[in-house]
Amino acid sequence: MKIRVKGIENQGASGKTNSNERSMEVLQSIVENYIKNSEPVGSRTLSKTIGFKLSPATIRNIMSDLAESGYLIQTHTSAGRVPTDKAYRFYVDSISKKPVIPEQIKQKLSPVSNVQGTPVEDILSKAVHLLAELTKFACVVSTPKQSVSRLQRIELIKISEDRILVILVTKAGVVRDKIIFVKENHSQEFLSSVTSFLNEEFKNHSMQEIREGIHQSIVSDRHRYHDLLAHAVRLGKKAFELNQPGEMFIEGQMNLLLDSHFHEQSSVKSLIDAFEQKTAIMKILDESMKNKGVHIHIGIENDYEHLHKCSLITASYRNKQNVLGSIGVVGPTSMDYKRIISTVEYTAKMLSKTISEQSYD
Amino acid sequence: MKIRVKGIENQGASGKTNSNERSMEVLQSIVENYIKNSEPVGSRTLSKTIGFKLSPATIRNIMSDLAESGYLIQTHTSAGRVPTDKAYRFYVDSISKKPVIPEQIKQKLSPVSNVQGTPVEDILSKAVHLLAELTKFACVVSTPKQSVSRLQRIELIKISEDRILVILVTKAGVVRDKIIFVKENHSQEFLSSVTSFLNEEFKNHSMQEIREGIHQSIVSDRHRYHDLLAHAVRLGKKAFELNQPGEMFIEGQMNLLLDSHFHEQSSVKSLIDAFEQKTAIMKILDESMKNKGVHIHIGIENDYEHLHKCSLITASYRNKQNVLGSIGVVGPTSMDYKRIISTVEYTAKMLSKTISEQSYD
DNA sequence: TATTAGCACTATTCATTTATGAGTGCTAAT
DNA sequence: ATTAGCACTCATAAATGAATAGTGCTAATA
Repeated sequence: MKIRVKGIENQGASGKTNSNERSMEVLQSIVENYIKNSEPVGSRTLSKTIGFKLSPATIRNIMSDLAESGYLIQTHTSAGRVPTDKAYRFYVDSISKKPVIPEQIKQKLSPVSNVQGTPVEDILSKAVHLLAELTKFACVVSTPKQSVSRLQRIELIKISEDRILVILVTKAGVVRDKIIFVKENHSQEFLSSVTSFLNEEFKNHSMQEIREGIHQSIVSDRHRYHDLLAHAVRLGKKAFELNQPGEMFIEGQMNLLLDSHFHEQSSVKSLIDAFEQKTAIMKILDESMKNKGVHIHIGIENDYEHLHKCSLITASYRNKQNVLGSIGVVGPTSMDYKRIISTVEYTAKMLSKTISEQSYD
Repeated sequence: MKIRVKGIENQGASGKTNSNERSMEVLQSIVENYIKNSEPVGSRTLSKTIGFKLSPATIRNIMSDLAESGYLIQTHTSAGRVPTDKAYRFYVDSISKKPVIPEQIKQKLSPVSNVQGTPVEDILSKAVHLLAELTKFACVVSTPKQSVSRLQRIELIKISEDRILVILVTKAGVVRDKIIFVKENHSQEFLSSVTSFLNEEFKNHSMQEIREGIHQSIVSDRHRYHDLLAHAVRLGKKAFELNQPGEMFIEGQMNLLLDSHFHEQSSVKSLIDAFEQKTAIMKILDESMKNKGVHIHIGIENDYEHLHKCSLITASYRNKQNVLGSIGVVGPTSMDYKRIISTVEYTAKMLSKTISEQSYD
């Protein structure tokens, strides 16, 4: 059996690294071709579309090597070859980091920035909607993380004898409301004092800090407070209790079902589950907040099995102070990475810009 | 050509109305059979499943008549028959108005009522989610109409020099927030006075009334007000300006795409459009608020063409004072009407109960 | 030594044919 | 008025065969 030099993986066996470089280019061509036509690509077709001149036979040899190295698979003996997730990973890593944003996309996304005085949720919703329209895939965006966002203002409103409406406004411009139940029948005047106290005490602190701070107060200093403060702290504790598990807007799920890739495979069920449960996708969005830039999860790289047939492209958005959340696209592994990556990147950028302008500082 | 007595439509031609009644029962059987198996039903099959004894030949005659009257159609010459929308309408009108709610459904929906202090939006979202899970179709719910809901409280919060956060709490328990932009740099104390004024003036009035009232004030009495009130009215006008076009939560769209009926027809695109645009469905939900009980729109009965292949089952929900919105199911015309109708009815009932308990009175 | 041309081989896909079967409509018998 | 019987229709499924796109290997070539 003849041992052929594998391109890409172990280069340098031959004098010229030429062979290696050529393999890479062939692989890129295959991936791009498959992305474009969604059909197994054969040696003959490739020899025409490829930039430099190579005969089908030579390409066959290269493809054979690439297949052996796990970059390509054949659906059956006499079919063309299809890129594996490994090939997509290679492809994604090899493409330029300076994407060009088509003017058309810029134009489409401009509504995101025209939103004077709109609630952040609406901005997110608008952005994810446009992203879905542009990419024709399913898109998700996580709402600003409550724990890191900083308090702009808290308001306590008496609703009935035993119910108080709590309104939290964060620096990011998110308004959260919830109702808390109390035993005592506080007057609205009393609530106003408590409100003032809480605002003075905790403005500009993160929710996380506030929760901890209040807990501390209760544990250690309870006896020191006079009646007002004791109540204030107790109400505050209730008010700041974490209840929102972190939301997520989904848009364009239907796009996926129309996509030929998912239509044929019976992986539709899986995907629906993935979107129903939300937790897996949420986790990926959260993860994406930790580092700057665009994050790419290709098929099998995803921990969650139901997402093994998908790729996720995510990017975080932020205001001036903090990273707030992430926005992303869920599509087939054979998506047009160049286009999707740049679109997600640009959308996240626009989102950050818009929200920063809206932030209350 | 022999003229046969048409059942249902023109009875009485024969001495016995027996024939008529039998036609009805046959039609019912056909509809139920088709709902159950989603397959054209033939005379042979029917003669087995039907309660009383009739030979296939007789049934064929009856079916032939029903087809002529527009209750049944054949996909092709040698196929069984399929109910038309007219048949579904007949079927729906003939079924009992006192549906039995299966214990299982009651149990599934019980979480809707376990929601102490949850925002109304979350309750709606929970309800529509459960409804989708139960029915396995797409479900929608409209958020409480702003115009009819009554003011519980308004709050103005200074956010920055030129931005004021307006929070509207309605009797139904809906909290709406929006940011308004102002030229003058009002102090928070000033805003508090305005807040008090607006609350005293407009508490318990519907948004519609308030908007009209404020407009009146501005047009006719502007000169009478001293500075405070002039400002108050101007701010109030901005605060109460209608901006929310009426929202709608959608859940379980994917269910429709999995449904065999939609999968085969290429009407998927239509449906997606219908959900994207929202307006058509919203209109039906709005319509449904005008009358009590369950509303049923079968296929062609819908004005909107994209919904011609669907049936919608809707019911309004309310609190003690007002009808607030509607909840409904969008499914194939061949849905199990008995089950879906009772499920929607029960869900709306639970929703009303829960929201009434939450309302601030 | 790397590349290419040529050829045998393989599997899919598509169109055509050929049963099979469910279902109808009509007529005549009950 | 109902039913049995029969000829007929059409969709669906299985079977066949030709066409096609593709591979792998070997031998020729630059």
